[in-house]
Amino acid sequence: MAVPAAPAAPCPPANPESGPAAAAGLHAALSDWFEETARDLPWRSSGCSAWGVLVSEVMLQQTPVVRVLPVWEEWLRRWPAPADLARESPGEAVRSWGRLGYPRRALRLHAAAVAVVERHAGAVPGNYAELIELPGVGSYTAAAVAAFAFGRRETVVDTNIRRVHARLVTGAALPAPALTAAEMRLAAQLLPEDDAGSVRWNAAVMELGALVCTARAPRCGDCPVRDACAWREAGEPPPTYTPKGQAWHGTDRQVRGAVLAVLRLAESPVPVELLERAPADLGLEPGPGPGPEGISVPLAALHRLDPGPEQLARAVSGLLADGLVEEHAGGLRLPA
DNA sequence: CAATCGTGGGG
DNA sequence: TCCCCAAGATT
Repeated sequence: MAVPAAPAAPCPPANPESGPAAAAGLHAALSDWFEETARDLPWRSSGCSAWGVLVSEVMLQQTPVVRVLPVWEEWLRRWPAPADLARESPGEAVRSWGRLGYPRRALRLHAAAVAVVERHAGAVPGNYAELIELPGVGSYTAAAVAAFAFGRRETVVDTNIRRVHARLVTGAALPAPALTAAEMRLAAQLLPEDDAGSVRWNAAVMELGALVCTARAPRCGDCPVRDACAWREAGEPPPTYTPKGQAWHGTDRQVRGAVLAVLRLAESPVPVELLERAPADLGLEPGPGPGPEGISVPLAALHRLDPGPEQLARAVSGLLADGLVEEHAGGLRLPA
């Protein structure tokens, strides 16, 4: 299907399959599908706090649901409210972030908790304008929290929604590499008028993208709106571009990750010498040595990477600059 | 605006 | 095995 023309637009061809009526059909179809198919995720439960929703949204940035679940449970058990996390050191947030990846998110979530305490008396704000002022909260997360935690009518656009719209409405296999203004307009046009309906629609389209209209092998046979799908109607044309993959092996990122893995487990500052090729005579391998115990495994992993001194220095200085690591007592540790 | 920033599971 | 990519944000 296509979309109702914007009033001022230079007169796109009128499409009988488009318009509010068609949109209403999609709303109903996806709403039904969502009700019977949606996953039972803890941050969707009615009892979940806005804080719980915020934490989930940040953790879910570029990280799959299954990996987030256990960490989210642990965070909410330990820190049921923003003030609880705000009392902790930033390093504790980074440590308990575990291996979710992109650990700066942990730092920002901690900073967001502090900001919520300072600026909002400890209560997560409910409107987009205030949410987006929080560290680590961008346009997607602000809209998602306002919608899912506060029932507001927001134009939520994440990678799932972008892909569903690209196929269902635009007829393309994949959305453009970067979010465009046209996509935002489209998403706004498709949004149901009422608050409750809009929230359900946002969640349903997202869920459809996650479970059915997936990037790799879409399960079109299970799709509740396949008969309205422009991509299917067009014969499922292939993507017009190939996404460029991110390099990993041998990169600074890999070294940063390995260094941070060591520091997460360390109970005392780790001398930089230990991060460099550790001679066995430093006493780390077999027994307890002069250094902190319990970090031998991630340390071995780091050594296996064998970053050059310059790369290690680059990685460490990056971590220092980001505030993920600090110097203390002649070594490195997570920020206290 | 393009580059940067982790991690692990599935195709 | 290798490659793709998952509820993005920031500079």
